[in-house]
Amino acid sequence: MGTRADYVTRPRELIAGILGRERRFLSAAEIHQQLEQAKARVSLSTVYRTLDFLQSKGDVTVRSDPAGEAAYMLCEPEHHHHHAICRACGRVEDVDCAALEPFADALRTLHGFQLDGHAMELFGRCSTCR
Amino acid sequence: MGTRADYVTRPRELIAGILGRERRFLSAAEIHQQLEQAKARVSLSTVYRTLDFLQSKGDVTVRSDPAGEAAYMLCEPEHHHHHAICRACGRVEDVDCAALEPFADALRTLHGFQLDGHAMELFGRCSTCR
DNA sequence: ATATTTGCAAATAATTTGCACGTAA
DNA sequence: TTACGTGCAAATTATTTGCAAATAT
Repeated sequence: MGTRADYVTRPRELIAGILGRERRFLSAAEIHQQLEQAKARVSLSTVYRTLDFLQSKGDVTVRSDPAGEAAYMLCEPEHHHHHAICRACGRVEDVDCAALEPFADALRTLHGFQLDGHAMELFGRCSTCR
Repeated sequence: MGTRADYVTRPRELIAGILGRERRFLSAAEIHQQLEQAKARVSLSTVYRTLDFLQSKGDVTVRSDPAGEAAYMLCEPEHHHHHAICRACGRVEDVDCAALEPFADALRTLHGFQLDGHAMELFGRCSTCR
């Protein structure tokens, strides 16, 4: 009934391509630079708009890096999981979090806190950078 | 040897006071508004500078809220811990994370990922808002 | 007395928006 | 054809900075 959008355009393909190839968190500016290096003329605003678009589709996660910049990464949220981020290469791996149940129980018992959601980021070295 | 600063000033007392009373994440703007309501004339830049100062002393944690704004909270990092944030009142409670060891083992076994750090935020309802 | 902090106004840096033109459907 | 996407330049928003005046020590 409402509006159905979702055109497949050059900028969208290019940006999704970069994110898919890198598999790590990239800022809008970094993506824009990669586009320039590839001789693709895509404006920075389009990069932002495309990232918003991908995010609203659920294809992209955002987080703000230490410097306060937003960083984006491809990631389909089939089921709840977390990111293991390699300190050496930046690669991100998805990890599930079933092992956290006991933790939730302890929280309720010790603090009276009823857990209903969590966010976790894991840092370390991936198998290739070890 | 180097510079020894740390003057106790009105703005610093007021800002630490607000953070201590609220015990939840506040943006620089919110703190500034509270100061105005209390008829205290403290500039927004001083709020920012004071928050940086408290942060460098380790008395304050920062995180960026969903809208991308920075939010600050009192929190002495005696030992590693995490924040349980109440969805109803916003109060933050510190929680330790010893229960995560088994998780780290699983990570290494299943993914070959050598965990050396993590960040976690817990959401739910605190004992008073339950 | 003097080093540090503050206020103000101006400067930045990231992100967003309006609008005319281009393009996928 | 026409609804949707894009580029550009201008606007916003959060945060930072320079400098002279105020303040804690």
